[in-house]
Amino acid sequence: MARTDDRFRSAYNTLLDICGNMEVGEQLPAETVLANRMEVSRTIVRGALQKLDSENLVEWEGRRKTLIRKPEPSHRLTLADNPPSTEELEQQFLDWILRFDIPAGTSLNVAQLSRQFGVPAHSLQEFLSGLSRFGLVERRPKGGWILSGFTAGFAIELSEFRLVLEMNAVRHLLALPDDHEIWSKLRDLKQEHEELKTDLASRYHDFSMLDGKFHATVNGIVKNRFVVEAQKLISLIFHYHYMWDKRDELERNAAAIEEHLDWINAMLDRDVERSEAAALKHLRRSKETLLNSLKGHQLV
Amino acid sequence: MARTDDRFRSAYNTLLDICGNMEVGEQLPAETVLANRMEVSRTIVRGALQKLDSENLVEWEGRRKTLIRKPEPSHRLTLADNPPSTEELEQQFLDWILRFDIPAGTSLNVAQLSRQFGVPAHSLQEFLSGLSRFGLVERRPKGGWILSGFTAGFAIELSEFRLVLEMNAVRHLLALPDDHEIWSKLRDLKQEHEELKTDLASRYHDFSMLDGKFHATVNGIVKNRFVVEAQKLISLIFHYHYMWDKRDELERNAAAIEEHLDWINAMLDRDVERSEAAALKHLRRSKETLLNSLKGHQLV
DNA sequence: ATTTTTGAATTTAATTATTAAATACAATAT
DNA sequence: ATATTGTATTTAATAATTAAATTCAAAAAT
Repeated sequence: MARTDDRFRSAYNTLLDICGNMEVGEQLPAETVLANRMEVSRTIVRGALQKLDSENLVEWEGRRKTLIRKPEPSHRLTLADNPPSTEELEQQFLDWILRFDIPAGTSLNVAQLSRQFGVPAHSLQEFLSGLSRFGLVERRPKGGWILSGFTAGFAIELSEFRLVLEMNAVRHLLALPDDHEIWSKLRDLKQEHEELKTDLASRYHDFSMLDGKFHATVNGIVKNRFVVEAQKLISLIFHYHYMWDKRDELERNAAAIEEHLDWINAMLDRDVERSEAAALKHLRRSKETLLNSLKGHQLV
Repeated sequence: MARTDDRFRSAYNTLLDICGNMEVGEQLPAETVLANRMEVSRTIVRGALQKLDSENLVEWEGRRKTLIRKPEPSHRLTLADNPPSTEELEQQFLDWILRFDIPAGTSLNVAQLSRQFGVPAHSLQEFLSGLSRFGLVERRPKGGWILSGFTAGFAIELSEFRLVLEMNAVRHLLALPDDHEIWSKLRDLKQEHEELKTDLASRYHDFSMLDGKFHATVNGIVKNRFVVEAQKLISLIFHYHYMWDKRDELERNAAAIEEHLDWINAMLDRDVERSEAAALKHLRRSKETLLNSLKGHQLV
């Protein structure tokens, strides 16, 4: 089979449901009506009707589609569970790179990875092609792909890019009016940081999540598809890095919480200079942490 | 044929060249040596040797590969001209969108476009997948692609992203030491702008090129793969826009030259505040121009 | 007569199958 | 002992195939 008939199978099942809600002897609506309701092409509707006819559930002739008997559970077709989405693939891929310390320069085997991740090879192909825009992977002249990213250079440039975008977000944020929802959000975040700080010893693992939430809130101010897209990659990599680098986690997180609090307080005070300085300090240290982690993992 | 044998054909031709530089009766080097020299696998080398043998140019038996006679031009294999690169595809695609005023929401036909652009369908697929990262195209749930970009929203967000990146470049530029090559480059650019200004009436078409050069010079200061990648898209779109929007071209370019000159002079004076103001002014007007052009083309 | 619906054909796109090319490994010659 | 070749296996690019969408004309219903 060249292409899966998942679409047909799920449409057939919904059609069974529609029949289930009708009385025997009733007429099914027109093909176009069914197609619209099921969000599927008429080709599929006709295919499903044909099957209903041959299963003696419906008598189909021209525009007469009479329900002969009610469908039973046994009539349903089984569906193959759909392959993971691009986001899931992205996560799996980064997870794999970090979990096994895949070094830069490793050549990627599309066939093997597609088996490993449970996706069709061409999906992975497209995914890699997308990543190549960010320089994380590269196409080799002879064909195939190599993992070129996750070097120190990559981390430095990613961090600097992050710095540019986030400083811009800070400037935008401080220009917002007093009645904007951001201020209450920031106050909530301040509270959460302080709570985590008091029992950090037992809950220090929770910082990764809070860190993500804080940066997302600040960056969320900038409504720009390019910025949003870039931040997706940035947060993905920084988040995964947090997940995998367990050295000095308590100390690192304690320091980061202080930096966040300084930054939040400065913003709540509407102090531009102090906010920028605090942001700069945190982002620069964050970069150093990422770099050190890469060194520790021999990914340099 | 599943896969083209372009690689084999070009390798065979290079092998003919190698034979041409040898004397009749001489021995060809080992397969591995040839493979390395031709940057190709041994499989191809062996295939080519087999063909040379069956053409009675070389007598091949085991590790004896004796040149029997010199190859002639007629022995060469014809090469299919290789498909356009990703960059060329990118240009063609944008060209097509702007030339025919393709409106946002148009569904893109991969099969037809791949014929039109002379690339394999899966190359185009990958290309679109890459563009989808920038939100210029989107994948439809039913399959296929739609052109979602080139709306006013896209132009606004692209311009604002450009502003963030370019202002950052300006700040970096002004921090460079006096002996950096950027200063002489800027002086050259100033000269070029002034020359173009004096006979603008006859040469105003040349501004598009100079504009590209100027922005590339400023942005070139930031050595960051993410910034570089983003700027590729930005300059592509702004450049194409210049090419296609011919309304008030002379006036627009005259104004832009003045803005550039103010900006260049401020930078040459190492005046941070004046440089940022000049940059901001130019970039904001540039955004308005792009927006107006889109309105004129009914792409909103 | 006009609109709606269907039948059939065409076009498009997702996936498999096939082939070219690369790689790995054992066998042989130097 | 080393270099080179012969053969088998693996991988990736492309063609072929099939599911599904779309189009258009004919038929039925209003």
